[in-house]
Amino acid sequence: MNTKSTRDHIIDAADQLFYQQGYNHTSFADISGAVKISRGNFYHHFKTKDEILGAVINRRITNTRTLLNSWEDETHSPAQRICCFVNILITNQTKIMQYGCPVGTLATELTKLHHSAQPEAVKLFTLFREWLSGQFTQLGHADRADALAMHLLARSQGIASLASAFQDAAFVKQEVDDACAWVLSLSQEVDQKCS
Amino acid sequence: MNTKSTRDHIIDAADQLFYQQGYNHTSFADISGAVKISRGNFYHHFKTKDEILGAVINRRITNTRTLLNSWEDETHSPAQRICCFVNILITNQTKIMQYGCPVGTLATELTKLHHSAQPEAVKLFTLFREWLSGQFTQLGHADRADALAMHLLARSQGIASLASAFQDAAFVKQEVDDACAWVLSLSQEVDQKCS
DNA sequence: GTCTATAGATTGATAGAC
DNA sequence: GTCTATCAATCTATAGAC
Repeated sequence: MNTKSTRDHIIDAADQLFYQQGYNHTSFADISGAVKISRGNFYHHFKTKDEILGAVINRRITNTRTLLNSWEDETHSPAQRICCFVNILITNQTKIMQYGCPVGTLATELTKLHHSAQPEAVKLFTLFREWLSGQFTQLGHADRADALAMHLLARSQGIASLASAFQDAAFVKQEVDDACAWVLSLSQEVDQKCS
Repeated sequence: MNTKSTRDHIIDAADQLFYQQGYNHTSFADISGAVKISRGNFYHHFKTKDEILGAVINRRITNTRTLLNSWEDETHSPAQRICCFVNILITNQTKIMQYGCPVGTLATELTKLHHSAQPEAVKLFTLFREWLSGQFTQLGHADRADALAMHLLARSQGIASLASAFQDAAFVKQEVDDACAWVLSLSQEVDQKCS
């Protein structure tokens, strides 16, 4: 299946560059340079920069759905699944220390630019939010599942933010362990009530 | 004292615009337009955009030092002082929901741009980090004061990030209360050991 | 110190040949 | 589908008159 279309290559390159350099700072020349096509050809596939952004966000939404489903398939307990989420910070540590969280940094940038695609970018957050909320419900905290989801989402955002500012891998490890322990404590809380 | 120099006015305007629009997206025309001076006059005061950025960061560092000192003067217990820090999220809620945290968003942007002033921007984080670390030491947690400082810094960053993404004031209130309760629990932990 | 005028590069975007 | 050539706007930055 090495038949990726030029359009797909453009989205690939734009996805990476938007993450690494930011949306605003990435020019058509940057993207067409990375794909090794002319700027003219570029406009055959995407009329405006916003159009590429939309395609990139849609791709990220699809990829996120796939990721969440894979966690659903590979693990058995909700606590394990939530820890899968927290562990993205370890899995993607190198990139996160260089460029921050791809979801958070894009949303922040689009908010500042008053960009019309901001709500679309926030959908990526919502995907994680609703999924986490579902896991916390399964964990036995249906009454405050959404608040717990937002709390964990905020913690992971904070860890990513400081990780990229201070370039501190030990801090990430510490905070991830801390967050997983917190998830476990929420799980045991329910066990105690049942016993 | 209404004798603010043009230079000061430029730094004022740049400070606000860098926060609201981001550094990269703010042009000389934006700044000179806000100060109502010509672009030519502008260059009399600052030769390059990086020079303005340096001045803005220096001003923010000075302002942060003043803020931290005021907390030191106005409150009596370290737990109270730490809660002063957490409460910035309430005090500046409107702006944070619009533009995020001024410290975090600038550091993130400069990191992505590989900008030479990134370490200077991170100094703003370090100021809070060291101050918080000192407060946690006074609270009786000298052994892990820096880790606690980083933890709280990360939490506030995460809250600011999600606040601007979701525009959710109730979430900010909830998380701030949560964080203050956490600080209080750390304070009582020590009281119990002493009694 | 403030202004106008302008250079030189880069930007997003278009037209049209192959 | 891919290319070259080009436009109009905007950007950082400079020169020089007042």
